[in-house]
Amino acid sequence: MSTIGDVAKAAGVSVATVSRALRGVDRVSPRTRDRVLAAASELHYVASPAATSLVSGRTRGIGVITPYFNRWFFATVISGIEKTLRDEGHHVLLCDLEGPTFDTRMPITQNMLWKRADGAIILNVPPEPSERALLDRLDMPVVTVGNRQSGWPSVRVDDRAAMALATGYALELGHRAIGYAGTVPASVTHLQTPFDRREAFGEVLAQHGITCPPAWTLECDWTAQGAFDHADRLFARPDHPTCVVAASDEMAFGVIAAARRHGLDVPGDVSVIGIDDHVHAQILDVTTVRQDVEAQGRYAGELMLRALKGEEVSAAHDHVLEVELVVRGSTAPPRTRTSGGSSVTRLPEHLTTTSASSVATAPSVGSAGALDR
Amino acid sequence: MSTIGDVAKAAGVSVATVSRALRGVDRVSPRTRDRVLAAASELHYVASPAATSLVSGRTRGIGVITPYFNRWFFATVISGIEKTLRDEGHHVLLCDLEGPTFDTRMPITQNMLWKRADGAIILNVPPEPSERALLDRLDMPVVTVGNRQSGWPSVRVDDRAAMALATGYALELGHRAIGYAGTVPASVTHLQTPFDRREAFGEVLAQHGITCPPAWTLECDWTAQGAFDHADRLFARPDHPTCVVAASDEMAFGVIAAARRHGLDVPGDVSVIGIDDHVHAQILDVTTVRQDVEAQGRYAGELMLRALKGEEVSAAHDHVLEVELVVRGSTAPPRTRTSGGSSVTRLPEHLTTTSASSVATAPSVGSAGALDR
DNA sequence: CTGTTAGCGCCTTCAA
DNA sequence: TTGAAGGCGCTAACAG
Repeated sequence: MSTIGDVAKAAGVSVATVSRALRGVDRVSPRTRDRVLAAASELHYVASPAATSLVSGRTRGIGVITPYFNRWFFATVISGIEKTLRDEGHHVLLCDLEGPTFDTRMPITQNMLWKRADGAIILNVPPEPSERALLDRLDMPVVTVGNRQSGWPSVRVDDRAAMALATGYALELGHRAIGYAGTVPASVTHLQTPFDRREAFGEVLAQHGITCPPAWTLECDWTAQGAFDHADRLFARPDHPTCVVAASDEMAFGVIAAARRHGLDVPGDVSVIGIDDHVHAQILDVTTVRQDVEAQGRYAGELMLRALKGEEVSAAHDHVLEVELVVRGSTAPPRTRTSGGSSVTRLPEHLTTTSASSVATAPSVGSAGALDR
Repeated sequence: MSTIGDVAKAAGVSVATVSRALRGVDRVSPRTRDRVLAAASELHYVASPAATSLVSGRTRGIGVITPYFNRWFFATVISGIEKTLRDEGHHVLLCDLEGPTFDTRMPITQNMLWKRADGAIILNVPPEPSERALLDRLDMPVVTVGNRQSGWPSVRVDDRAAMALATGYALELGHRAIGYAGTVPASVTHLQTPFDRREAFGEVLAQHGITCPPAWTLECDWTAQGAFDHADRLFARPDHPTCVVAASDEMAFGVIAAARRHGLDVPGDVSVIGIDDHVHAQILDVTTVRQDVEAQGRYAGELMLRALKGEEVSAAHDHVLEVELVVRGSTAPPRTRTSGGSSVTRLPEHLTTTSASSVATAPSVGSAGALDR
């Protein structure tokens, strides 16, 4: 492949002129510029990024640091980032932090960013102190998506508000026996969203004098399969909630599948609500709290581009996208009366002591709706 | 950030010695080596990839060219690639070809590969002639995933065999009125899989003297939502198949959802079978043909690594992974008799003229099982 | 074993 | 408007 020298020779000018003509900066006479352009395209010339980067100090690459990219949310954010950056001639360097298990992650390392990226976009993972120090030392623009990190601009939804919306809707429907899917093992300290959502869930319930017992709280890996496995055990119990709030749609899918596998009707016997508006949530008819995931990626890309152009993108910048409740067929009010009257689920103890007596006395039926699969 | 010169100064040696010590090549006295290592880590030194690349000609980056990043199959392949490359210190350069619509794609451009990548892995998209010429001109190792391209080694499953397995199973169950989801608009010429699968489907049917009428052939964008929309129209017809073979699990999800939305029981009234073993196929209880998607990515990554090491990875190399039928709850034999006898679907004309009379006389019921949602 | 030096391909002064 | 030359950070001969 040809170098700038080849083009210079072919066009009969110096390399400096080629450089100037090709980048369109400085003044170059139209005639020589055309000659250069012709020679360059003739030779399929493209400037070596390595050489350009060596002298300019910029790489036109943006490191995108993600805990997983094999999952819908992250792949969608990254897709939004990539399209935005591509339009400006930048590209994405994938930095997948995924470790051997859900509980572990790889550290952000210097050699995946140093002189290789002009900036970094961090998805949903609060950096550890050493990583924080590294990023500061690297002195490149950083944008976070999904979490607010002090010192950096961010793009996100309000996880607590989203969960409050979901939980609020469950209460509004009249549910008082509410389970939760989406806590994570204590070892997972690198993800903020699971904590925020769980906390908001607990708070909203508490405001109504309700608590969700541990047996109804499903700890899982935030996959549909993981949620299914845990929900499977939940629905095998003699008592189960009339509604399960899942911290993500994918987990909601798993919970719904488990309920049906146990002969429960959704939403007749159990309502399920998720968060995200996953690409499959509509056809699976899952009530959810919608967030525009790709837009978060696009917006993060734009912020990065602006920072790269030298524009001041303040750390105070905190773009919080709206979320919206989308009611679909996976939720309904709890049954106020059992159809047969025989198989009334025993009310869990914690519910009998709350103030929400008006509805808490209407537990679900454990075995109706067995036809629905 | 520090350069090799800073380290040399700090260790009291020349830059050449630093370079040698750090890379562990050539002979360096243990004592000076330790001094260099200490100085380097003290200064957080990491060699500039640009400078290294400029002189060595290698970037340690591999371009991964994909028609979509945002879909399960591709994200999973890429995940496998990335993990494999990362272990050897290489990284992935994302080249997402996705254009504004399903029908269009961006071309593979020279400036996303030239001097930026040491090799390219192409996912499921046969390059156009000009792209082919570019890749040849770039003279870098290329591995294809999902399709066989002459001149390059490949990793894939046999799409035709996979579809034959799915279709064969439908026939084995006794279905003769079989629909298909997964043809693509004529403008989509850059994806091979849709064609291979459709062709194999038609051939297997033909071997049994059956054809699938156009009205039962759903052309869509290979998303669950797209399949849902088309299947929605299919199930609104007075006649509909007793089984739908979908060219991907995601489309199968959409078909199943549409069937249920029309009050049809799956598999009672309609069987649905997919291909892929998508991460949600198990909980959604979808019969499918399993392929190990991440393994294809891993294997492609290994091939690339071997080629990069100078090993001869012949273009004749064609690694075809096994596929496997996974029978789940979305399929069953067709009903041989209507329960009520009232709402018999009119037999589509093409079926009355085939030789498959023994089963073709047992069409599905259009309105039973309305309880299943 | 270690230091010196010449590029890798490009951009950027500084002169002309 | 154009050319010559220095240098970005590093590696690879070649000396010593």
